[in-house]
Amino acid sequence: MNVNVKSPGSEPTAELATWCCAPVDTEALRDDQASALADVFAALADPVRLRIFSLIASQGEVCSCNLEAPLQRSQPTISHHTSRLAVAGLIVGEKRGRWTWWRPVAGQVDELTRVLRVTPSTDDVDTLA
Amino acid sequence: MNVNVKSPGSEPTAELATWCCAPVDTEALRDDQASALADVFAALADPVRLRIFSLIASQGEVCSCNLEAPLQRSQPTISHHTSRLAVAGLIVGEKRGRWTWWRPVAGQVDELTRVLRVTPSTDDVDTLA
DNA sequence: ACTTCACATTGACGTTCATCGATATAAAGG
DNA sequence: CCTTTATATCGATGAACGTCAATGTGAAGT
Repeated sequence: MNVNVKSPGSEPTAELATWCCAPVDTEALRDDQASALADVFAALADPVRLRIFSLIASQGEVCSCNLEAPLQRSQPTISHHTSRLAVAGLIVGEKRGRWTWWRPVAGQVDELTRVLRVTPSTDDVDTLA
Repeated sequence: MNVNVKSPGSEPTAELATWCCAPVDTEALRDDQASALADVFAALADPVRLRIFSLIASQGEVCSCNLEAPLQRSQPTISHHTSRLAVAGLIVGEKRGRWTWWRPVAGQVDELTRVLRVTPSTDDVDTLA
């Protein structure tokens, strides 16, 4: 039994996919939906967190110890950022021995892209600059 | 000639789509790419802005004057938020008479969803909780 | 048990941000 | 012109955030 160890950092605040909202171009967001979505976008609204997420997503699984060097941030700062990504439900951590391994949560990102969909309007010519 | 009036608010800072980066699960982001992307996500990381964007996207075109009531924010606050969305390249404004009409920029959102792509890993069972 | 190592938590500091009142700008209508 | 209307800008304020040094915690190794 490899796992089911409690995630380090904090637990995700909500399962966005299970209740949240039509695509933005279909129906206007309610306030509570917008707040929940904004929390997830806020987790991606930092260059360091974006790079952490991208490192985790591109490698499938990354140890916290391998994040300090490429990002040039202190250990507490890295820990803070991984925690925020975990709370947003974008990554999950698993503690194995002394190390914490992080993996992306594909479903949460899918939900974001689904909600973000915007159908191009028919007259998008001459809109440039 | 309906238009080509200069956008109100400020101009978008960059054409993300023309230069930015592979999907996050393909290749790790460089620092400059992460910063540019984080700026766009930051524009969506606020409930009021998300609702504004969703109203604009769902109706195709919205006047600033029709945003204050549903969002229950002051006129300067609405102006501030539409400006931030415009700088992020998510909406464009067109001034017609005394009114400013806002429309979504589909390409910018497409770019976000493209970059955000995360291929589900093969072993995502038992990951829940 | 003691030490070491990986990571989380705390506390502090400077910066950015959301918000609004007041004011400026600019277009219509008289 | 003068007033009205829609929106942008300015200035201020309180809250949230990114960062790191210091410290806490808990698992290995000896």
